[in-house]
Amino acid sequence: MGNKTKASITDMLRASNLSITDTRVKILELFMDSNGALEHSSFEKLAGHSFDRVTVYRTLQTFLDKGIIHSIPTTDTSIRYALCKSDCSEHDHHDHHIHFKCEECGNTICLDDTNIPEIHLPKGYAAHNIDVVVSGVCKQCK
Amino acid sequence: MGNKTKASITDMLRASNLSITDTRVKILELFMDSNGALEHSSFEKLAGHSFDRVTVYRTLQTFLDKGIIHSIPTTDTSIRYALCKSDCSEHDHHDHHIHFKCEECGNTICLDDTNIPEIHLPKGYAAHNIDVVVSGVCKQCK
DNA sequence: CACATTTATGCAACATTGATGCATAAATAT
DNA sequence: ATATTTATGCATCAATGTTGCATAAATGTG
Repeated sequence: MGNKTKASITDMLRASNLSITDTRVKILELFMDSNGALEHSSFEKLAGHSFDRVTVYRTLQTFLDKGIIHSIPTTDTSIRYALCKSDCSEHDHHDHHIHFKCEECGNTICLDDTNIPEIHLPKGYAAHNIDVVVSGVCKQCK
Repeated sequence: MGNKTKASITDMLRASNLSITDTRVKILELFMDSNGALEHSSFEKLAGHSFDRVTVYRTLQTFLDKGIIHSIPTTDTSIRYALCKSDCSEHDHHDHHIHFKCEECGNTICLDDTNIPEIHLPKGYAAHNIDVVVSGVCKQCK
């Protein structure tokens, strides 16, 4: 998981001015243990019923606000979330990578080293953010 | 909207082997009258309560299956739908355009003439579909 | 055109997902 | 160790999506 280890979880939280609570630590651990994006329902499955549904919603929202995680668009109901790279902060995201959703295993991962290509918009349109989601078959399922 | 006029709605349905019903005609009209993507709740607002919520769900699913509409991923809960171009069919989609979501007016539109650029995936990944959603400010809101 | 058959619709009921207010519990600051 | 701030859990509610089944509408056939 790059330079983010469990040992540094408390540092991450402190860096974002968030108090260290069991829920937050556990949710960050789940992110780090999974090698893909998680949707809301994953947390209840993975962590059992160790914390309340509402707490999960609020924790994810807090992490989003602080730039610790980012959301990934889907065509189904659920929103997926993944950890941001270490150089993201509250008002400064650099998640210029694409997302890959495997049609076999259902997993969604961040392809951190695949850059988003330049997109030539028609005259009059200003782009602030570009989301790219590629679906297909991943390395493992091939 | 292109070459799809209201007069051809029944032709579209017949071409997809769908029976002509009030609901289907009305929903297709709503798609043609709007110059953007519609989400589920739009239909109840636009059409009043002329048909049941369940019917809308099932109709949209049918249109998706038949390749009449396509879905557009979002990071909020709602899924948006837009008409496919005329050269799409049940097993053969050609929607290689990008989507633009305006942060001002909230509207999502298909930029039919903006091609999706080549994306260079890491070794071992096979792409079947690429979704690009650009958010920013549209021509009208600028 | 009338009738049989197929298909779509509407209703009821339910499941899932997400949001809010408030009292309590836990974490931080002093 | 205690006061203050913040997060959590519970109850409740709202919105969204699903399923089964009876009825209604559309199509196919004589």
